[in-house]
Amino acid sequence: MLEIQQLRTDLENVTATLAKRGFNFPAEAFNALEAERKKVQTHTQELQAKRNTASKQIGHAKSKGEDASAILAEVAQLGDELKQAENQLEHIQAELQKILLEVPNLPHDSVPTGKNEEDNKEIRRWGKPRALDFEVKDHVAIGEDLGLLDFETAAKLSGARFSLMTGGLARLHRALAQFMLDTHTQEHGYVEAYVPYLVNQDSLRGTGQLPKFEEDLFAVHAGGKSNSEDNNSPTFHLIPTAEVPITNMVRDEIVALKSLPMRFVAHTPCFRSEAGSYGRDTRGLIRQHQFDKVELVHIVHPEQSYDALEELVGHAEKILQKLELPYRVMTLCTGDMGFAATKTYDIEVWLPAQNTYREISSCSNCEAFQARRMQARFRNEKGKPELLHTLNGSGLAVGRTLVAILENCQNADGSVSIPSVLQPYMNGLEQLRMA
RNA sequence: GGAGAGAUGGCCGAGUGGUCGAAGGCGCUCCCCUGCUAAGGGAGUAUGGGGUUUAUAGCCUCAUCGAGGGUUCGAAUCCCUCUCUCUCCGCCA
Repeated sequence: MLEIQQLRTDLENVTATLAKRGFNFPAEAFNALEAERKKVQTHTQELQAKRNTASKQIGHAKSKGEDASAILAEVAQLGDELKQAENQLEHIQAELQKILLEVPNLPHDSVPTGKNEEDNKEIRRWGKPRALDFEVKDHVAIGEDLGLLDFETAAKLSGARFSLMTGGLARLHRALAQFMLDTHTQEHGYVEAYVPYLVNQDSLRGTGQLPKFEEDLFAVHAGGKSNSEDNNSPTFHLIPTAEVPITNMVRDEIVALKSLPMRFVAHTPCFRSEAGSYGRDTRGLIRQHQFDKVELVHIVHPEQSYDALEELVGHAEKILQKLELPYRVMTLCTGDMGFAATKTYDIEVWLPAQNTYREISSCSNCEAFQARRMQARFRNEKGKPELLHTLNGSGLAVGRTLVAILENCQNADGSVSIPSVLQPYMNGLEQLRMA
């Protein structure tokens, strides 16, 4: 959420900046509502002040045993007018809030202006794609030929965009998550968190998934009843990323200055409906309704958030370096950034079968955008509450990392070499091979 | 699932219709005193919004005592619904 003051005082700039990311801010509607709000709010508060002083006089008079009927009669007339004004004000503020909640964050100055992913800017590459002198298989073929990856059975169990892994592949998947968690906790100073996978709507509003992106989520109701059947059962949503529960840890909190920066890492499944991506990445593990991710979250002093972003990307990159997987780092352009971000780096890993780099991590600074929605603050140097800055990034998407390993480490005979850093997690196993 | 008790400011805790945004204590900040330490004295110390303003200063004002509704001129206090916490029993991983 943007600061409403900024919209009031600097609307032209804000509108122009939002246009860079393809967002059309309804400036006229906003201005009209704002004018109305100011009028109605002032009026409401005047009436409230009048009522308050009169009520105090009544109390005062009664405590002295005096007659208060004159004031009483006078203030009784206020009731209807006040109620009407209050209702009107509430309505206007709800309208304003509705607009505000759907406005994306303002891109940082350093972000290249552009329309879509073609305008993203590569800032560095690491590693060289291995030259493979045999016919390269994609991860689906590799996994299925090994007899360890089974989409057909997954479809029977659940449907499209689910996967079933068994044996060494399932273990490799687990090994990856463990390895990432260990690296981030032991080498990068993160605090490990185990978090709920079902969250309430306040949490999703806090990080920005709601109200705008509800169709991307899976909703869950206790007892299987939807809200229309049973108004009393609260709606939960499956987390689309651990960013939601972790970041919301500080929702409605004022944390101490000395507790900053906070850094958390969590390994969770993530659930996404993938509405609107029909036909994209339908093959394989790239785009699933359920996937595992190791997520990194920083909660920091506003002055430190851009340094923190660089560190965060570095931590994610470190995983790929240890796995010896070639990648490149991209700065997303204004048109390709997510809703809450001011600046985002994507890490793209090399996938030989697709002969291209594919996103495996996305690291964003949200500045105070989420903190404002969450009322997540810290007590600053002057002792005053101030909004925190929040950052999040994948470190990394486990399923996609598995894809990268299968494809980059495949051998001519159909086996897959296990990266040496993972072997200790695999009981020393060096290769996945056909049984 | 059954029975009961709760939810108040950074923390503890008083407050059952009227100058209560909230006593008291602890903590914290500033000042004074004390040649160290300990102790003592004084002042201050919630958050969000709006108006005014060059101003995140000041001033005025509104809201907020778990959340949402209601009664009332007036609600932390009364009524209703919900959420959460705790205790006991049952069940369960």
